[in-house]
Amino acid sequence: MRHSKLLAPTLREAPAEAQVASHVFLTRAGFIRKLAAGIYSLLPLGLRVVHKIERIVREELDRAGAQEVLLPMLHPAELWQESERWQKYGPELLRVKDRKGADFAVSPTAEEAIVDLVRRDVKSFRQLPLNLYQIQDKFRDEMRPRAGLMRGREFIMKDAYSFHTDEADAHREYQNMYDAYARIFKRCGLEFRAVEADTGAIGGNKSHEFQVLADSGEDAIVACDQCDYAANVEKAELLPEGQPAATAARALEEIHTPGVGVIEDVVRLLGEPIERFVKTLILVADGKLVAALLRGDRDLNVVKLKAALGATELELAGDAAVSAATKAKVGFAGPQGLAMPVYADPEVAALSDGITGANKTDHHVRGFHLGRDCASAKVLDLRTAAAGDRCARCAGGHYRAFRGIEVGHVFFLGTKYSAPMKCTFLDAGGKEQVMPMGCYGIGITRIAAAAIEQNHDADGIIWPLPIAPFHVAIVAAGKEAEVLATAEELYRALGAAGIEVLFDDRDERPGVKFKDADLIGIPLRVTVGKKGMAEGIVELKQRRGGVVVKVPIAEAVARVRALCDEGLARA
RNA sequence: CGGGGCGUAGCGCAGCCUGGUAGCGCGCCUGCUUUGGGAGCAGGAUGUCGGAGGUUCGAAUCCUCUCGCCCCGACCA
Repeated sequence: MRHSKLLAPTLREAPAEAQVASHVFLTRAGFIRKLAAGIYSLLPLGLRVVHKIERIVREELDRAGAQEVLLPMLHPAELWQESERWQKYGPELLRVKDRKGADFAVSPTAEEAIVDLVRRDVKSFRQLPLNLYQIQDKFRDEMRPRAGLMRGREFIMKDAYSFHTDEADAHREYQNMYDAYARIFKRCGLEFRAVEADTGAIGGNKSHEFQVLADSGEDAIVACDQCDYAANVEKAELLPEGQPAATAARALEEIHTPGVGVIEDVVRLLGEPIERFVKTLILVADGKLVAALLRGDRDLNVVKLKAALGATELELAGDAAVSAATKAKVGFAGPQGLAMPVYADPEVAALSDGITGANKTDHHVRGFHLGRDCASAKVLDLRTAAAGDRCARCAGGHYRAFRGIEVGHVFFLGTKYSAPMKCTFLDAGGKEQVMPMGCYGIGITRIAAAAIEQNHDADGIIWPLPIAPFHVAIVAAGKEAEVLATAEELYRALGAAGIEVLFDDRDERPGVKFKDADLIGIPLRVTVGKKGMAEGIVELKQRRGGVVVKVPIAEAVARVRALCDEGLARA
C-alpha cells in the first residue's frame, strides 16, 4: 500500500475526550473516528487490524471443530420473550419497531437466535455435538460507554454456541474452547490470564474470563501466589477470617462528628484505625431494603450478596431512602435498630469495640459489638477479595491483585436456554432430551484496544506483528532519484515476498514520515536515504526496542522476511 | 441512575466574570526556500460560537429550556 493513497489521517493532538492510551492512539493514528457516543467507524488501518484478529479467531475455531454462520442482527421480540430476557435484560437491550409496529431486539448476544436455528433443524443425537459461531456487530446500550473501542456500544464480537447430548460432552467442549481461546490470545501477542468469573446476565454456572493484563483494565482480578487459582474479584472466594467477638468491650457511646459522613473523614477526625469502623450500606434488593455491614476498609461484593439473597436486582438505595430508613443524613447510618434485614461480614462480627453511624445526623457511636447491638444480623462473607487475602484454594498462598481487560469469556450454560425454548433431540433410545449448551465470546474490537494498552510508548502504538496493519513501513527519506528508485524496488520485492508493506511515498519531510510510522505502530521500518545509497545500505529498525541495523540493499528482503517469520512464529 | 464538567474553525484552546458583531496554535490551500525525527518565510481559505426561546439598541458573553459529549461513582456478556 502506498501511504500517499491511504486514508490514515493522523493527528498531532488527541481529542480531549480520549483518556486512555488505546483511545488516544487509535484516534491520533487514524484507525478510528467517532460517530456517536460509543459508536466508531473503522478506517482502513483499523479495519486491517480487525481483519487480522478475525482471521486468527477463524483459524483456531475452525481447527477446534466449530463452524461459522451469520445470524441476523435484528431478533423478533417473541424469541426474547421465550427466554424471558425481553423483560430481564433491561435498558441495555436496544429495542426497535418495524413499520408494522412489531418489536425487535438489536442483538447484544445471540443465544435465542441460535437456539431457534438449532431446534428447528437438529433433531437427532447423530447431529450432535455442534458448535456454531459468528463474527458480527453487537449493540449494547451501555449506561456509560468509554475509552473508545474498549467499551463501545456497538462493537464486533465473535460469539459461539455449542450443543450437546449430555453435560459431560458440554464440559469437554468447554475445555476445547478454553484451549482454543488460549491459542488465539497467544497468537494475537497478548499477555493474558484465564480467571474464574461470575456468569452475569448470560447465566449458567461455570465460566472463565480471559483477561488481558493492563493497568488501565476495568476488571479487578486476584491470583494466588502459590497455586494456579485466579478469579475476577466478583467471583473470588475468601476464607472466613476472625472469630466473632464474644463480648462487647464497653458500652455504646454516642460521639459528635459534625459534617463528616465520608468514612475517610471520620477516620481522620477520630484518629482511629479504619479497621475499627463498620460501614453500613443500605441497598435495594428486588424492591426491598437490606443493610450490609463491612469493615471500613473493605468493599462490598455485590455478586456474593445477591447470591445470598437470591435477588435478581441489587443496587445501592437512593439518598432519600437511606435518610428515611436511618432518620439521618446519608453518611451516618448504623445497623442498630434498622427495620430491615441486616447482613454482616465476619470481620464485622469480630469487632468488640467498633465505630459506626448513630442513625443521627452528625453523630457516630463507638463501642459497637454486633452480637449485642445488632443481634439479628446474619453473618456471611460479603466482601470483595483484595491483595494480601489468604487463598481460598490452597494452604499457604495469598492473593495478588491485577487489572484486566476482558477479551474473552467461556460459559457452561447447561439448559438455561434450551429448556425454556424446547431445544431437544431424540437420543439413541428414541427418548426426547434437552440439549445442554455452552457459549463462548470474544471481543474482536476490544482485542485491538487491549493490544495497544499493553503495547505502546510515548510515540504511539507498538503492534504485535500478527495483528499489525502492516508488517513493515518503507520510508523514502529524500527525493533523490536513486533513493526513490531503491525504495520503489524494495516495495515491489517485499510485496512479492508476501510481506505487507506500507510504502511512505508521500512528499513529506523524513521527520513527518518517522513520526507517523511510529504513531501507527508498524513493527518494522526500512529507511532508504541518501547517505545509505553511497554505502549501498538501508536501515532496518524495529519499532519495539528501537534497534537499528544497517543492511546491504540486496539483503533487505531476506532480513525483513526473517524478522517477520520470527514475529509470526512466536505467536 | 447519583455527582462533576465541557460544547467557539478539522484538532487543541482563549474570549464569557465586566454585552459592542470572534481570536491563537496546529492542520488545510498557494508560492519560494528547506529536506534524517511533526521546517522557515510570505500570502490565503475556513465559524448557523451545539439548538430554541427570552432580556437588550446590540448576545459567544446575561436568563430559561433543550440536545450532545466527557469524567468519577453505581451498574454491566
